Amino acid sequence: MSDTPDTAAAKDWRSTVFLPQTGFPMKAGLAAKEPGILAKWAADDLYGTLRRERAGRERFILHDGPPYANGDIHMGHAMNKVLKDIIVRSQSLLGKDAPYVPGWDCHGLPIEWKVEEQYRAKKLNKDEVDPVQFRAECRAYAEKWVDVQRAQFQRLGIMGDWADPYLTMKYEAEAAIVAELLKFAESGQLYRGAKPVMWSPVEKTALAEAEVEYEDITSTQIDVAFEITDSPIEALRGAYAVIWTTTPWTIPVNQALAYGPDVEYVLIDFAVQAGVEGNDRLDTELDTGILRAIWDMRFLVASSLVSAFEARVQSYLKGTGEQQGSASLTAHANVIQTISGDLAGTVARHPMHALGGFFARPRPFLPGDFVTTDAGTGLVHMAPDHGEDDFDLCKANGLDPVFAVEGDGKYRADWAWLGGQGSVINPKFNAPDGPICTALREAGALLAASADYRHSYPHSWRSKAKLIFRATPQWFIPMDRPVGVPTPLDAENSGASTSLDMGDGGVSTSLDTRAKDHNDHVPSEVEARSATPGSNAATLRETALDAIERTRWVPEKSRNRIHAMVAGRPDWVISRQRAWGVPIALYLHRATGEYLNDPAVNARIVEAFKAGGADAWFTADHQALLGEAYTAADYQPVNDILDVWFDSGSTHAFVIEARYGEGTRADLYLEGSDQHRGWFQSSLLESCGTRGRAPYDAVLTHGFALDGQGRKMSKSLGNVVDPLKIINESGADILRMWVASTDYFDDVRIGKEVLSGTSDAYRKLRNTFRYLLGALDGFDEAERIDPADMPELERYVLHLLATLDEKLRAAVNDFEFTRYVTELTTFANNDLSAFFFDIRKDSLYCDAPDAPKRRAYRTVLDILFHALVRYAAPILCFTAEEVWCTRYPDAPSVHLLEWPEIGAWADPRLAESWAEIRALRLIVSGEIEPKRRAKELGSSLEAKVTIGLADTRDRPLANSADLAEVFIVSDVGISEATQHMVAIVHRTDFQKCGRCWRHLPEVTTDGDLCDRCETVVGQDAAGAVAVG
RNA sequence: GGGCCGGUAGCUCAGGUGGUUAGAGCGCACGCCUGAUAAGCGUGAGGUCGUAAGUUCAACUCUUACUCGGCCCA
Repeated sequence: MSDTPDTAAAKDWRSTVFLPQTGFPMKAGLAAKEPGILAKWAADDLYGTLRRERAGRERFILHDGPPYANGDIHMGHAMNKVLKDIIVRSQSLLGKDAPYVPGWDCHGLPIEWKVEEQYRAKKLNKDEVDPVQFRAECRAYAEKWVDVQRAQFQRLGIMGDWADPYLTMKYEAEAAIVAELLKFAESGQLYRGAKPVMWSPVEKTALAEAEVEYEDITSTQIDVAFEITDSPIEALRGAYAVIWTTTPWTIPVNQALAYGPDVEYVLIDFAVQAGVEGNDRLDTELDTGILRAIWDMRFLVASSLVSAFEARVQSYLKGTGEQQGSASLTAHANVIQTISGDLAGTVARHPMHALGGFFARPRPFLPGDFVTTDAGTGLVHMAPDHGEDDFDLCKANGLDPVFAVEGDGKYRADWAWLGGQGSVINPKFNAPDGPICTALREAGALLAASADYRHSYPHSWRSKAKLIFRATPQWFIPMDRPVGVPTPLDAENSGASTSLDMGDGGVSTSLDTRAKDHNDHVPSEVEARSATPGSNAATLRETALDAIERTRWVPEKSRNRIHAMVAGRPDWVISRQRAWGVPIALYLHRATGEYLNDPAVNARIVEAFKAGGADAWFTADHQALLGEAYTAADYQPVNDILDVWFDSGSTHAFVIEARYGEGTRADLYLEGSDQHRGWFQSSLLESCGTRGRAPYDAVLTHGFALDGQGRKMSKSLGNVVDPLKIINESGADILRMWVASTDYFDDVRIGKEVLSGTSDAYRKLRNTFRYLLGALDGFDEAERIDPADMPELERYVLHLLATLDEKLRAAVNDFEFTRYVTELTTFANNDLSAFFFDIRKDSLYCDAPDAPKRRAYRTVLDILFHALVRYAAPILCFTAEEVWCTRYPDAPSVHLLEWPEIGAWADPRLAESWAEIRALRLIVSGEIEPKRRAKELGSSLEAKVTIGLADTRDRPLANSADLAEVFIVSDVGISEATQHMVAIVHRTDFQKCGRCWRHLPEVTTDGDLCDRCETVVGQDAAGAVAVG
């Protein structure tokens, strides 16, 4: 042949070597490739197919917590959804029926606010718009963002029922939510009370805790004197109690003074000195200024706060003096006496008592545990309308809120002082020269005032406007009221109140089906009590705490967290004075103020909601809903709407129970750690209040995504990592791998360096698949060999695979994908790439296709391929599909497959002996290195190794394998009687086979063929290169 | 300010009940190979285990304080 080289050394045997062949590219190009894979899944209805194929299997329900339908997704969303998807896919891989129904939270203030913004832009007043019209616009707004986020989530590879997600604003959802509310009403777990809540005068609504953020502001701080009119302690009579506040606007609503039972108080007076200007000036001041307020007066303050108080007075006096051209007025506090004894029974009067009425009432001294001497005067003015401590203390002493400040932040028109004025959050209104301070000064009660107090203050997260505490009528779910959740036992007695017939797939309070799906459930002591109305019935708090104990928390520490929160939380405020939400559909009797509790009426309300959504309440024919038994004119429909946390807290009812049957609980809820106070809790309380137990069996919490330095992402820091950008640059699989490889039970970091590390790890794994695909090129079933007939090395690798398989199963059960990915990549890198593949390269390339060793190797490669592609699928959902389709272009999706079947391959004795061989291999490669540096060797195949055994017991080890093959050297000799096991490396004297490059004794001339290659090439008559 | 959680090599993570020179993968440096080739293999250098005290014969592991960061609350 013309192309046959003349000399042996130049002969090219390359074409007779069986090199890996595959079209699977090394470079992934995920960003471009993934959308195509998504399109194929959609076209094949992968999710629907999977549901049909898994129907009837053990079910695993991961119930999706609804993100808010507003704005593009951020890293927190991405991380959360990816984690969910990995879990759903891994459970599905285990063969379970693992449906995933994504959902959205659609009601609530942020959306309402956005729509209002559009109105404001058009100079429209929202209050003049028809509520139904307004709600329709909110609905459209939410729909738009549901569509946007749906596309973004899908792009992440999240598999689920995207065609039929749940939305809290769907009619069926709104009906179910109101039905849940009415269950609380019917079981007496609802009350209307007044309570100071966070109120936004700008948005004119109460806000949930989650809607509040804290910012530093500067407020006016004032010291105000309250004249003591009576006291069991004689010295106090005629003295002035001093209170300090940073909210001057609450003074017009003052009703009492609080003192600390353990605080020591003193009476002081001031020695006033005038400077150069002399006494005539002082006399002038006496009429109108601060001097009149302190001249010859005695003041009551906490002893430890005297000097701080004095400093404020001094400073104020100086400022006032300067204004009036008298710069050197000074006042020094003198302690007259320490007050011993309880201040109880002491009564003061309001500085504005001359206004009469409310202001003329006595202001009692009340003992408050919350009074500290950290700041102020040790005496706290109490406005039950505007503070939680104030409210509680006053309520306990028979002082009720007076509702003087209205929703817009103005005092009500009939208020004797400042009526119709405000707004109370306006700094000018509170300023030292504002109307409040001016009036107090004129009344001789203002001892100090300065607009310089920096502190953290609550603001609305939407409008960024300041909030106030304001007592308003609100609806509550009580935490500590003993209530019986209706059960089959007492259904006969109160049957009417327990049946809310929702029709097919609807929700019912009838609980007798619960045991069907969870017949392993043994009621706890608290559950039993919660099911038994009466004096020993459990409260919602008790039921919830009990449910927490019976739930699996992952990680375990999150049990503490939610337990502490539920144990300490106040009653649940469920009302909002807004428009976009599910109305609290109750009728208040105009005469009694009681809400109507008639199951028949409630059933009609639910029906109306099912037909027309929550809008039905705003357009309702109330007489028709009330029926013949009642007269509409006697009842006032409640116009408040429900807290959105109640909406999302009810999803278990309208998603899980509606789709999988009553009594079904979720196997898993999975959200960020902030949801201990959010969804985990609202769902728990809702379910415990209506069903007496948690809606979930297990809850997994993950941390937050922080930047590369571990700091919170924020626009101002400019360290926000955008998941959509990562997808478009690196691909969703990189993002998914990042999620899986972090310790997501804690906060995680993401940044340039982290992602580059993830990409490296990805590439390494991808190349393992590429090698498998290439090495398995043309693999035929006839080639398969029984493991029993395989060489030790192959059986050892199968053992390793079996071990890996167990570890991965355990990791899936513990939801620990960090471990999962680590095990998987370490196996691929250490055991396969650097060990097994490297050793068997020779056999794969150079053995005859029918050689038993090569067949055994390829059989194991095939087994590895099928296992690894499945293991990778939950994490690298796109790449696994690409790998799978490369080998089986016409096969259905890899995601329809189940967990690989692992044979009884575990062989600890074999593993032990191979662990020793690998240890020896490590020693050998260590010894080769210096020879390389010395240029004695290049390839390890040029090495000849002599092993010195320290112990004859190692002899079987040395004989059990072809060590030259395992070490990838030319020859291994054994010598005895050394102190330690050693390896001595020299350059081999053998010549190099021109085809397999091994140095072997039978090769006489460098470049000739060894016996094995001679045979193989001869067999392969079709080979391109003829033997010379 | 309060409650809870976390701080181990450049990065991501391991390190039962305290006990010899703190591990892995990746990255990095250097080298080998050139028939997995923008790949593969080997060797190596990197850590005062957030800081400081304390308990102990002995602490990354226990206690306290502090610090940094996070979530929640005020």
